[in-house]
Amino acid sequence: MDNDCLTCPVRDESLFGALPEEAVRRLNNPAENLVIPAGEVLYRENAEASASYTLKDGVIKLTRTAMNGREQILRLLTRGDVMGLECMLGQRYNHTATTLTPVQVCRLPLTALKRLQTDNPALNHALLTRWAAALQQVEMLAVELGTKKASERLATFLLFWNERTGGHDDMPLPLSRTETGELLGLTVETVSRFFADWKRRGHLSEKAGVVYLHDRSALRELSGGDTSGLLS
Amino acid sequence: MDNDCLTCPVRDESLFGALPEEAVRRLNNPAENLVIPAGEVLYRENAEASASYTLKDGVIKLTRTAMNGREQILRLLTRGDVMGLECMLGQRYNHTATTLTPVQVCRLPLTALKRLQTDNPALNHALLTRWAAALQQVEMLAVELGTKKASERLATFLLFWNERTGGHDDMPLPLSRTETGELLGLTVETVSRFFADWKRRGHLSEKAGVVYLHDRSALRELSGGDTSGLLS
DNA sequence: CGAGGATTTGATGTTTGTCAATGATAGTGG
DNA sequence: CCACTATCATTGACAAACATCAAATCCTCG
Repeated sequence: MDNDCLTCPVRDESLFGALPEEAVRRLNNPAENLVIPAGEVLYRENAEASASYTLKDGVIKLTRTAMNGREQILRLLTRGDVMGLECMLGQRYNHTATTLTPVQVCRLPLTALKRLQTDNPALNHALLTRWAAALQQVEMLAVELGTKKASERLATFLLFWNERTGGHDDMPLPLSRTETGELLGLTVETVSRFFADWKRRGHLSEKAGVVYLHDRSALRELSGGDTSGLLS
Repeated sequence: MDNDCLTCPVRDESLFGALPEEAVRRLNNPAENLVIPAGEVLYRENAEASASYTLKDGVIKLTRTAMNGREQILRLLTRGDVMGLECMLGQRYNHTATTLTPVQVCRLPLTALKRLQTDNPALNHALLTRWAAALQQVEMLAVELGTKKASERLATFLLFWNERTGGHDDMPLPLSRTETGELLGLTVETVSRFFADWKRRGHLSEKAGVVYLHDRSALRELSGGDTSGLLS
């Protein structure tokens, strides 16, 4: 298994991007490379947190289960994202991490992470940045959930995900209708109805898990008027 | 103005709680003590972030405005909480901070904070902890917003706020109906209706901004189950 | 090809938002 | 101290949005 941190394709985007080459060399490749099929649980909410993970390829959802049994997707992770950092605080995992596609991840044990941190204070800033980014994302989700209606949330999400995946007209959407609902606080049926409606209107089409955006401006309208670029 | 960090009543709960006395002494009291009436804006979303603040007394709301103009309260801060830490990352303020009661806050300029951080690596862990706690809180909010209905959210919030303010039968609730709605993703009317209903049923009563919980178990039922872990 | 799961669609009910009016409360100035 | 005013809270009638329940259809994969 190739787990050479120096040649890692996501090194720049990863936590180690902040470290000098020499420091990375001294890591002695503590990370373990994992390849995992879609639909697997990487770790589970409330389980003992003994490692963090860096996503090298694929998509992962972080979810939490409410007391009424309903699930909420809190974040979607893509290449370069880090998860499970809460292990550093001696916490249990705060979410369940589930693969939505086949995935390649690096498992970095807590012990290695701690050693790295003490040896290399520069890492602290990178960690803060990660935490801040996660907070930022969840805050955006909360604003969506608290202030917008179904169609606006869905349209916003499609545009968001489109940007996130490179901004091409066609984008892979590895979420089922149910999961999209679990992210946006909606039922399967509601999600399905808007998809169907927008397909009929020609705003988008879909084939084998790939969504084609034909009319971004229509979606931008539906998303609740982010006219910022045009007006101000 | 008394701004002696050593004798600060919230020192243990503050960022400096982690620092040894000697280090606090060397701080040379860089913080500025402020007393502010209710309804004032401490800092505004997107403004240049030049300082963080520690709340010594009172209640503050952190809000963000959606593109459609609606406001979302993202966090409620009480004694010991820190806000504006995003200044450390060179970001603009991520929220608008508004006082809900008269408050006492300590303003810690970014320059002092940075110096403190380099001089005292122990602070880094405290910072991470703060960020993690904020993330935890917003995630709980997102789960509430995404998975529960109006009455459940409101009941959960009342129990949460009760614990947060000491768990006594009577608690000050410095939020208007509108603001409660802005926190829970509801309209004024919906909030008001449930309050009225629960008063009629004898679950609670209210007088001059103080809520008396008469039947916690009824609220716990209404909240849709568990309330543990709401405090972080 | 067939089975099982996911998606779509329709019919219906509940929840919540919207609009409008009224009642309560607190601060202000005479 | 008392009206006066502005703001907040309550209530009702109604409409819109969304959930729920129940089929039917589509897809995927063995």
